[in-house]
Amino acid sequence: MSRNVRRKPATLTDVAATVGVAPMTVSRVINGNGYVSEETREKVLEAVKKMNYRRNGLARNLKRQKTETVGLVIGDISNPFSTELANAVRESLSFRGYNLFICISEHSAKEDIAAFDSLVDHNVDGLIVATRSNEEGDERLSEIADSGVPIVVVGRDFKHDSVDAVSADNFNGGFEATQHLIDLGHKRIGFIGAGFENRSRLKRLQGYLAALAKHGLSVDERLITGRKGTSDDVPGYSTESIGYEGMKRLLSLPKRPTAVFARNDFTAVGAISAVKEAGLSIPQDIAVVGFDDTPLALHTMPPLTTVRQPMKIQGQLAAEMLLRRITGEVEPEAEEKILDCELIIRESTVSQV
Amino acid sequence: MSRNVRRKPATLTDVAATVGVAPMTVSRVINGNGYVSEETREKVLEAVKKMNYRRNGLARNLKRQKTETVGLVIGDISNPFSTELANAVRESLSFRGYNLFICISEHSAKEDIAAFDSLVDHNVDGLIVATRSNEEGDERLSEIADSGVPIVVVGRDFKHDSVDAVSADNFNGGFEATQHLIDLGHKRIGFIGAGFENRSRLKRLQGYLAALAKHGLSVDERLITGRKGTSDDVPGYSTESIGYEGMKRLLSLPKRPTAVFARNDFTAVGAISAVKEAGLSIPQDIAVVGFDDTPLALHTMPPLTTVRQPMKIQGQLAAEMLLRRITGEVEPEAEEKILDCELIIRESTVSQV
DNA sequence: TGATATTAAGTTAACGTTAACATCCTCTCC
DNA sequence: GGAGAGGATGTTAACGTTAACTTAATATCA
Repeated sequence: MSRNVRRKPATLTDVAATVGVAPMTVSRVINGNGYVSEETREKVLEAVKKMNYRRNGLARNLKRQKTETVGLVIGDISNPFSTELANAVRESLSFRGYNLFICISEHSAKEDIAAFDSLVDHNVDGLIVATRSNEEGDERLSEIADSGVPIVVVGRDFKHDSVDAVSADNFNGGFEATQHLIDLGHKRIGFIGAGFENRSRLKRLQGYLAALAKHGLSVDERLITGRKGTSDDVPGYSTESIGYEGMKRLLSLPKRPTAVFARNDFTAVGAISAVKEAGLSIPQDIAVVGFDDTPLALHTMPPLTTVRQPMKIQGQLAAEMLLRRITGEVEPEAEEKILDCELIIRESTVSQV
Repeated sequence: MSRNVRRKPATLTDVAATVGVAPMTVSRVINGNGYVSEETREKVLEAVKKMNYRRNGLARNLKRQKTETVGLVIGDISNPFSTELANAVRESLSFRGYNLFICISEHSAKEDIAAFDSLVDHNVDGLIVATRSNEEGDERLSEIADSGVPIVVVGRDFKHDSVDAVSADNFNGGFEATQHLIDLGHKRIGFIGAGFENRSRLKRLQGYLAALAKHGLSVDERLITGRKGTSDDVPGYSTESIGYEGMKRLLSLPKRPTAVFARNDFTAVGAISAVKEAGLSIPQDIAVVGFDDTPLALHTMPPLTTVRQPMKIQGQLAAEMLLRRITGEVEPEAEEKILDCELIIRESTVSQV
């Protein structure tokens, strides 16, 4: 009907002027608090409808000094890890009346910072960060924490005296995965997804090394293989190619491993492809263990033995800890929660009877 | 060091007072515009650092009347469809300096509305909506569009004279998938994932029906099966169980189909499980086609023939169309773009030679 | 040498709300 | 019938910024 000119949206004051009342009266109608006569309320609501009035959240939140919104920053969104976390966080928050804004940062410091800033700029009441850590990003995060924004980090290194942390016990998960292979009699066990030089950062690799050590198995650095030449931090699905290449390299060794522990399920999937391509069978020739128990793990051939980390609980915990800080219920020292992982044994390590 | 009391954050005015200049001068330093002497700039920056000053985005955006932020509402976040879309949108936007806030709404009208409202409350400059449509949600979306917020919908019905739409050609995709099966000689072809009664809403089902019609094959309603008793709109992964149950139902028919077209890849995966469980082989006994070409499709046994829809392009287009509306470059009639799908033939329909 | 830029500030008035307080009117109830 | 309670408004002053304008000092040039 009416020409759709992009007119300026009506404000609360406009509505008030139209109805012939004070802005405050309109505000009371909109927010449903304070005394307003039925007659006035109706007139106001009518005008609101007619004028397509929508309240301006910026002004509102500016005045109220809170947004009831939490920001979540995740890296690779296509990783089931992230999506399960996001869902759990959202659910816990919505239960308490908080909204969730999610920002994606594809594993670059620049984008991390952009995401942090844009969320903080919108005055989110708190921040949950689940990206991989990097120096510049962490620096900005520290500043934000310093400025008083409540923060919880998930599955990620970060030290700050007012920032809580939640993570899975990646060390122990890696340990158990490796132990499982050792228990099956394997002596030459490879690790795919990161080079030996990353051992200080990567808990799963540390767990692997610890399990070998505990059982008196020597560490063969040639059996630990990541992507050569570059950083090992790449988005989820693309680690599949790392797994594939890594496995090829392991298979070409003079004495190849009889089992491999892959850094995550995607890597494991890539490794499986390489094994099949070489005409070898799983688990008879090579046993494979993954990590994360993504939906993929059920559908590989054979189904993948993997380590499940409790994403849902991590999300819930993160949300709860953050809300506690936001509402100021407690003002404790930074807290760190580490949650147990669970080994899920499937046919990529043990043939079905 | 200092007790970490949650003090009120410093404002621009606080900084100005500390340095002994006007607030405007501090603003100029922060935003890097206007003239400021090197000496003053340094003093201000020093104070900014010392006081942990962060600008208040609410106030800033309120004054500037824009946020350079776009909101994206998606349903099931664990669906690769959504995540690919989100990534493409984010990339296109960040290229133009816009931020992206993502809200998840798990397929409920209440959550749709909550997501729309929370984004609009934060005065996003525009909205991209990719949830399944529902009556109440659409009503609110109309109101928001009426109030002048630029909106683009993706892969979803919605009619409004200022709302653009992008989608894949689901009808044609469904048609080609079915045609492919017909070309292979199949005459009894099932559809899994929605009941016959949903045909008016579901383009993929319409394509299936059209292909049958074109080749003179009769429609057997018993071969079209969804989840019984409930709505067919469920989150991605859980359609796996629908596929499983649906296939079981089809297999128990007196005269079972020789091929099925599943509404999406998850449904197809469930169907495959049921076929295997029945001791039948794919594609010899039953051929299976999916839809979406999710990463899963490559890893099923056998790999899944499926229809790929160009998610990345849909995301890019949506972002571009929205930005055009936001910047007011054009104020056209609502535009609708429908993008071609591509049939990807794998071994779930054609045995490898 | 005056006229005109340029640089470096400061001042004012919003942006659209709402908390806090003030005002006035109408009932109750002892 | 006067005190007190409650209902229905209005007024004022922020929330923290910045656009637009003003002022004033210094530099530049014909």
